[in-house]
Amino acid sequence: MPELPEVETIRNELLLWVAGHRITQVTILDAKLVSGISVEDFRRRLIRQMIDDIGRRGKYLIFHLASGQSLIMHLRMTGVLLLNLKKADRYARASFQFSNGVQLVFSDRRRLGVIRLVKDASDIVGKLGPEPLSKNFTPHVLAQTLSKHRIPIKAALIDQSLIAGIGNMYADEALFAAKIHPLKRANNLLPEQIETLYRSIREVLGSAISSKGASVDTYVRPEGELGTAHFSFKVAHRGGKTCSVCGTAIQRVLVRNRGSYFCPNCQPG
DNA sequence: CTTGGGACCTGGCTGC
DNA sequence: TGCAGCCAGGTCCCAA
Repeated sequence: MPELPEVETIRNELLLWVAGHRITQVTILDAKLVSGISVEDFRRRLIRQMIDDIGRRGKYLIFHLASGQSLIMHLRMTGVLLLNLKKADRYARASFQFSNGVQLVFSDRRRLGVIRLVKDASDIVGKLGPEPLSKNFTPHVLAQTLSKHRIPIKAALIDQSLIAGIGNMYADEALFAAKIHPLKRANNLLPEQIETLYRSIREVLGSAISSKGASVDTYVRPEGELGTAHFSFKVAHRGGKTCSVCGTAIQRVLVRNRGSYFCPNCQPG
């Protein structure tokens, strides 16, 4: 599933292909992809627009257009952005052609992804919490945030309004690295646990970006290559396996209806 | 207000 | 082997 490291990787790699080029063709194969606007309006507003830059906020990918508008994509569970496909993609929902000949396909097996074209990106991303890798995100900010919520710490980590970009798998990885049980109440963490969790979040996300994301499920990079972050996972997607630190069987528990994997020995509850 | 649970969506897996 | 039904988890929406 694309979380912050995967979206950041996509951003970095797409930039080289589309920044500074114009959109010349837009094909929407699934009208549901562009919610709140007709396919015709969407196409008309987008064609001939120049891509100035690509940004990322949380799990949102933001194409900054020279007109000042923003084309915002969210890949949700199974969305992928693919460059210059040689053959038709069974799950293609939209296709963009650029003035330099590049073609970009939005492919999405489960059709949960969305694209929005807005004048002000903050309409969409304004309610997100801080970027966990930014300077704004400090141990103090994390402590302040967690102190206000009695929800399970796992639920707090994946709440995008509290911290942006962390999803199910990196939340599990950060909690394992910090040796914190996923069901521990957010406001009950000790100061040293918050400090450790802060470092764990930054380390887990940073190293996953270095590995170009985790190719579990459908995630591939725009040119079709895989990421390798999942090879270092300690608990995420490791149900039925044993903890690499202590040998205890990895356990699964439901937190907010999300499967959460943890080591009951390293992360005592 | 906070918190928790279901809907959306579909391919892949499980178990009968 | 066939197939019904469950599961995955991103965000939004609604109810307690």
